[in-house]
Amino acid sequence: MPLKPPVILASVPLFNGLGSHHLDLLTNLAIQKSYKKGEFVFSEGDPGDGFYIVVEGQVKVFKTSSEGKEQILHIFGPGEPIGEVAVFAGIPFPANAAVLAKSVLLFFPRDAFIRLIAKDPSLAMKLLAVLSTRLKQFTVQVENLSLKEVPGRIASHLLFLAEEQGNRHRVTLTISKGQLASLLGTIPETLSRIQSKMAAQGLITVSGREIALLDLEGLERLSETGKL
Amino acid sequence: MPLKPPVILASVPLFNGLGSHHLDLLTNLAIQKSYKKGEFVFSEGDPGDGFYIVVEGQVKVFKTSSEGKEQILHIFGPGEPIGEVAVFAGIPFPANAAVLAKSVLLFFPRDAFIRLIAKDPSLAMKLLAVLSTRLKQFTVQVENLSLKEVPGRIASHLLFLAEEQGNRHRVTLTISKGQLASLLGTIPETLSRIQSKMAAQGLITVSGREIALLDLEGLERLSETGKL
DNA sequence: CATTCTCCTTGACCTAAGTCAAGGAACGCG
DNA sequence: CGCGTTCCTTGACTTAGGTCAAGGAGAATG
Repeated sequence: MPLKPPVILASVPLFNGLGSHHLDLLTNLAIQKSYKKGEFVFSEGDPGDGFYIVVEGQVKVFKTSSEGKEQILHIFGPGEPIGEVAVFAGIPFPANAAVLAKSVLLFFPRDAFIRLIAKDPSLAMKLLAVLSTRLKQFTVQVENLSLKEVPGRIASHLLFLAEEQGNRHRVTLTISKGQLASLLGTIPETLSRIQSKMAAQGLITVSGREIALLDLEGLERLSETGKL
Repeated sequence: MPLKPPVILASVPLFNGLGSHHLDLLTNLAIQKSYKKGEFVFSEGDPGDGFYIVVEGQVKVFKTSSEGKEQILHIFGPGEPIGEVAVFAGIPFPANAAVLAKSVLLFFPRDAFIRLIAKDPSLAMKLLAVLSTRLKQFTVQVENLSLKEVPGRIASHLLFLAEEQGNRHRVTLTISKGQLASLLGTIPETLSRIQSKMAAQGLITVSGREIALLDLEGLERLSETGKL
C-alpha cells in the first residue's frame, strides 16, 4: 500500500540544502512502501524504473551465485539511496535488494526524478558525490576480496566499524554473523573460526554482537599484512 | 610539458552532444600530457585535483597489497575518463593509475570543471550515466571475485571480450597475460594452467594474444557454474 | 516453561589456487 | 642478427579456506 511520505526528506543527506520548493516537488513524487523482514525490494534484472531511499530499517544489496552462495555488496541504512545506478545508467537493477528487518522505504519514479535533476544542478552535484563515494567503497571491497585474506578483511571491517561508531575500543555489529560473512566474502564457519583465533591471540573479545577491540595495533597490522 | 589539446573533445563520448561553446571552454581547460610505458599517472592518496581523459594509449587503475600483489580495477582506453571519483567525492585518488603503453591524456583541473558542470545540467547527466555504468561494472567484478572460481572468471571475460569485439568466435587480448591475471584476481601461473586445461577440453585454442572460442555453450556454462 | 527455530561454533576433511623453481618462447635493443 | 630481458608455461609442493556433519546457545512462540 503506497502512502504519502512524511516530511522527512529534509533530513536525507542527498536532499540536504535543497530549497523548500524542490522538497515539495520531491515529496509529491515519493511513494512510501513498507517491507517485512526478508522481503525483496527488487531483484537483479528487474527494470530500473526508479530508486529508493531508506526511511527506517536496513536493506542489503547482494548478488547470488548459481550454487546459491551470496555476496553482499552493501548494506544501507536510513537516509541512503538505493538503486540509482539503474536509473542513471538506464539499465535493469544489477543486483538484488532485500530488507534485513522490517523497513520503510520511499520510492522515486525514474522519469519524474530525472526531470527534476535536469532543472536543479545542485541536486545533480549531490548525486555525483554519492555515486563517487559508492565507487570508492567498491574500490575498497575489491581490494579486500582480492588482496586480503579473511583475517585481514575482518580486522579491517572491525576498525571501520570502530571509526564509524566513534568508539575506538568497542563495536556493535548491526547485522548477524552470517550476513557479515556474506559481506566479507566468506562463510559463517570461517568467520567463526577466525574470530575465535583472534580472541585467543588477545586481539578482541566477542560476546554476541558486542566486540571489544583489545589490541588496535595488532588489528591494524592484521588488516594490512593479513597474517594471523 | 603540458600542451594545448587538439580538437578531439567532440569525439569523447562524455562530451558528445555538447554545444560548441562549451566544447571551447573545455578545450581551454584541458592540459595535454604524454606518458611513456609504465609511467604512473597518479598514485593512491594523491590529492584529487582533477581528472583525466585518455586520448590514446591504455591506462590501468589498480590497487597494490602490502606484499606487492596487484589487483587491476579497470583498464581504460581512448575516450574514457579516469579519476572523476576523486573529483566529485572530494577525496584523494583511491587507487593508482599507470599507463600500459605510450599514452596521451588530457587533464581537467577540478575546480574549473566543477564550475562548468554547475552551469550545464546535461554534462552532469552524462557524468551520472558514466559513474553509474562504472558502478555496475564493479558489481560484476565483485561478483566474479567472490562468487566465481578462476575458470569461471576467465570464461566470463572471454565472452565479454567476444561481445565487445563483435566477434563470436575469436577474440584478441589487448593486454598481456600477466595483466589479465591481475585483472581477474589471480596470478599468471594459474591463468596459464587453466587456459591449457580449457584448450585440452576443446573450449578454446590460444596462440599468443589470439584466442579462438570453439565451444560457446561450454564457455557459457563454465562462466556460470565454474566447474571445469 | 517447554519447544522449536534460527544462528553460531567446532571438528575432520578436501580442494582450488597460491608459492617456489626451472625452462622456453617471444620480443626489443644494440 | 645475436643477445638479453621480459613474459609465459609447466611441475612439485603447500595452504587458506570451503564443505559436510554434528552439537550448542540464544531468542522467539505457543
